[in-house]
Amino acid sequence: MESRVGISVTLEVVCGKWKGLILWKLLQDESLRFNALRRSLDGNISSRILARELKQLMNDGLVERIDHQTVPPHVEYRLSSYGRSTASFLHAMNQWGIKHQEEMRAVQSYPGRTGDESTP
Amino acid sequence: MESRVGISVTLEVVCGKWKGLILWKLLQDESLRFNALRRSLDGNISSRILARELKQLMNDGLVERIDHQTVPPHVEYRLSSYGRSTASFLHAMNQWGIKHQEEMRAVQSYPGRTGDESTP
DNA sequence: CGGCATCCCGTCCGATACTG
DNA sequence: CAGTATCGGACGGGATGCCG
Repeated sequence: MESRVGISVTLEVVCGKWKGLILWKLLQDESLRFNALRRSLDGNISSRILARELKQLMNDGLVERIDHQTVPPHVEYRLSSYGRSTASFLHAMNQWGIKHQEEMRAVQSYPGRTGDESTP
Repeated sequence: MESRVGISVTLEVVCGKWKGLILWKLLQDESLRFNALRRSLDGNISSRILARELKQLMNDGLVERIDHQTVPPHVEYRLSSYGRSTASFLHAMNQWGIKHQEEMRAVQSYPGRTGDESTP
């Protein structure tokens, strides 16, 4: 029954351009409103995309939505206690990503690896 | 300049349905031939996709290709020493993925969360 | 403020067939 | 055995506009 590899499951949850980043921000900031989260994300995520990603994360039980039922609306998003467990691999991914950037820069400085991206 | 979050970089490398799995297999098996790797992957990855993923992983310096220059062809793929460093987060992702499966099963047994997947 | 509706495009992914 | 060529569908992601 262990045919399903954990990696695949995790990738289904955090894959894509934004989900990992959203979880990362919520790990740091504890609680964020929709547009605050939106602006805190690197460049420019459209509200449509952010809403969709948040829905999926909620569906996976990682993110909780607190609607204060006020006018104008005040909605907060935060990680569930279970969502916080993603820190276990997100930290590792972050560390590795930072190192990878440096590695790639170094490699490109010494063009002795494959030098192939110019071969169509 | 630290606007670039490590998570994003890592996701660019590992994201998608197969890349994480491929790295995972190569972490376990040390060296695999094309079709052996292909068959070892969960279900059914087409050779076209596998070839593309391997190219991208090679381009990122994670996978090395050893062509034995024989007829019939004998090509092996293995992780570079740098590629092995992905173990740092792949293990964490695997652990979490396995637990997540159980968690999701438990949640679905107690339909008190959102109970909306039946709404088309 | 916090979304949803629409349109649109590029990429991902799969099946099949074919080559050296 | 180790791929490439071609086709096509599905999905992710972005731009814009509107609504409660």
